[in-house]
Amino acid sequence: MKIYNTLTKQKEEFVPVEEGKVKMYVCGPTVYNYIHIGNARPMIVFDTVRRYLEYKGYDVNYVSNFTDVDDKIIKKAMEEGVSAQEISSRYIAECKKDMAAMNVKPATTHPLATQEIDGMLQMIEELIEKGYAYRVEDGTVYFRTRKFPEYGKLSHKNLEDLQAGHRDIKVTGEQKEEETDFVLWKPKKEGEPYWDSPWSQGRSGWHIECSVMAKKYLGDEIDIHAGGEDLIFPHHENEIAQSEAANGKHFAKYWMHNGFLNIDNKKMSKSLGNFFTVREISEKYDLQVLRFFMLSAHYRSPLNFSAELMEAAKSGLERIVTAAENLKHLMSAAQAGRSMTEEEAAIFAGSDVYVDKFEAAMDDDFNTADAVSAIFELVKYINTHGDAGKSPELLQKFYDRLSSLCDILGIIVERKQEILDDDIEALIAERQAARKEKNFARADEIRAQLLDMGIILEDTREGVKWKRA
RNA sequence: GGCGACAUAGCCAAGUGGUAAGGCAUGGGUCUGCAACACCCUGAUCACCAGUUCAAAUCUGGUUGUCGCCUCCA
Repeated sequence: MKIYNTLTKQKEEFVPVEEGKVKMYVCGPTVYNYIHIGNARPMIVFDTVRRYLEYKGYDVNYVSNFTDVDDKIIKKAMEEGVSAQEISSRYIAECKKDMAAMNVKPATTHPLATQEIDGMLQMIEELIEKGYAYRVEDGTVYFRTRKFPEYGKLSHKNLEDLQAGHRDIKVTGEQKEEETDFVLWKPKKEGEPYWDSPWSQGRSGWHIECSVMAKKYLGDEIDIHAGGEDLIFPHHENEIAQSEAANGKHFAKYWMHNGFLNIDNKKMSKSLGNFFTVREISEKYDLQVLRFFMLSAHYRSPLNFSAELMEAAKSGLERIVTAAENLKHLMSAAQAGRSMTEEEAAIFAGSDVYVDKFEAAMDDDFNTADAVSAIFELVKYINTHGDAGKSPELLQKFYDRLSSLCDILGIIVERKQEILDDDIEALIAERQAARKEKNFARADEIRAQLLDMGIILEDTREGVKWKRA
């Protein structure tokens, strides 16, 4: 299995630090509002990475934080006249709902920044002792980037370039030694939440929290560290500097970054009015569609979001779900108990090639687009070979195969079974009776009526199927 | 200004040396009372130019275009 490593800019064979185990850290959202669909991409992508690693037999320890104290949270709290904690806990709960609807598994641990202040104080102290950090007069503590020679190794920049870039945007009043030095601890402003520390009453910088949480829950050396590509610099670069300076070990073996999600070919932003929350999308689509859409491209490529593309994704997903549903339908009508014939065993073996293709695609840096195409090929194979004359055993095996591949991608193939209202069942029965009498006008009338109620009927040789629109 | 990415059919998207996967949409057909589902058929020489090679979408150089990071935004 190969993973593209941002650190080395190439695909590398995946070898975990500890055999059979994977320690994985994914930077989570700052919770000041409902998550947007841009937040959703890393959640979906790295959840899929996790699922595939688990499929391969690894024991995955997956840690993803919530940043629950930050300027934006504080601002929102002041606007509403409530505490920052109330804001963050509210949106953490909402975020978890969205994650569940996207079929993103809960992390092994979801640490909160505000619960890890002690660890941060400790790491900052250690960095100061080792000369990697310094306090200035106002109580701010900065990381001394010049002291860490490898600074820039992840983003492939050097200090000179960075300083050149910084020159135009110099902020007055800062007392840093270098433009590139970044905040580890900052003093509170009036009305802000704060914690006591040896340097000032205040709160931690953003970068230090991830270093501390990764260390606490996964250890000094982890396998995979992941997040959006915008986090490469400065966030992840700074994490490396902090962790490696403090721990004296390589922080993460593999750095994975997902590409950005754009809206109608433009960067998503509130000012452009092209900003979507996951919650808004869920009003129009099952979030399975959003998940399927995101997996249709390679995770490192930029991905464009639009209504047309969501419609196309919906149709494509429908094709897969329909195939699974047809199998279920055939099984219920098939002669029970009969096992596979030799011929059927050969037919089933003919679908092995799609599993191989799927795994080869996923082994190659989680190429979900290719993996999805393998699923579509399997669907076509099943649609061609899984017909009414086949044994329940073969149909079941087809179903299990399709279902398990989809499950790796987090796609649920089983349509939610809802109980039909008595009225609806009665209408379907009446329509069947009308059809028997060749009263097609009445039959079509009932079908139209059901459609108005959101029920789509399909007549098959094995009886009537229905689904919700 | 510094660093970097990308450019494949109407749309989305794999493929990184040996004559272009898959999906959506379109058109034609089979099946079905009709519809839906499904199946069959239907489409690109890979931005442009030059070069390396027996052979390039795939390597090198250039041109054009789009985008990202350098601003605690995933």
